[in-house]
Amino acid sequence: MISFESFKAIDGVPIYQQVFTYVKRGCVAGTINNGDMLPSRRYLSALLGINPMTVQKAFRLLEEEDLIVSIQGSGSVMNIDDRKISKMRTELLADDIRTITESLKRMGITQKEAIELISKNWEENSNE
Amino acid sequence: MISFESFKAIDGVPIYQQVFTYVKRGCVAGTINNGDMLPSRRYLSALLGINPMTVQKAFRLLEEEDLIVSIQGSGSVMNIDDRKISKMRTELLADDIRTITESLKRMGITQKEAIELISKNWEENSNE
DNA sequence: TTAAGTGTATTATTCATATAATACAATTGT
DNA sequence: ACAATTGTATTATATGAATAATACACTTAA
Repeated sequence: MISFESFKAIDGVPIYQQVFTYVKRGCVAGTINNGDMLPSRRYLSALLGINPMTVQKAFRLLEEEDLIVSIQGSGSVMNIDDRKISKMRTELLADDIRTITESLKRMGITQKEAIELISKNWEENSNE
Repeated sequence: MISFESFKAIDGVPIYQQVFTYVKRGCVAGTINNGDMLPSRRYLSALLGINPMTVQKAFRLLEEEDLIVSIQGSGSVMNIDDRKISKMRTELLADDIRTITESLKRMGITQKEAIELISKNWEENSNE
């Protein structure tokens, strides 16, 4: 059963999108694998303290990208392979990297300083 | 007059917030200085293709943080000093760095790979 | 003085997000 | 068979973001 223990919602971004990308990041990280069961809509909504239909919306997006398969009365399972994972990894990374570099550049941060800041932060938060 | 030439809106984030941080990033970068005039609400809204009241909301936030001063009938000017800039820099950087490291870590990216990706992207987009 | 441009304010409307309350269909486990 | 669980669907409501249309007060420049 896929765990949502480390899910932390940030406001300003739709929750259904955050659930959506949470699952995709898990696939890329390898903590979510093909065939893994997803929690039920109702269970997950209670766990996250959100509405069942908000979870449903996130799952529907996963369904539309053919990343999960849902069976009425039974549940939903991951439906991924190496090709899909590779695609997700590329897309997610490109998004993240582009966002951060644009942001730091606009503030006049140098490449050297950016790398120093990230390295420092990486080590500081390594034991969480 | 402060330029909004390089302003690029991304969806999913409120535009007034993006205008708000655009100005703050400019202050940190040094492309926006104390005493600089801001474009009028109406002019900027036309330039960005958004509603005047959306710009007004962004400017009101800047006003509330005492970063600009607005005079009815005249316009708005930047009202910053070294202390405020330093504070903005610290806050904006902390936000960006924390966001990116959390995201990359969750995907199982190593520190080494993260730095490589950022370095590569930094150079690729250096002439835009 | 006067017209244009500026900041400010109010009200109404549209849209997406999210909640809420149900209901129904299919599967599972006893 | 039956109760519980699951996915799915519908309708209504609330909220914030953004638009839209005005209106008013003040400053600036001709």
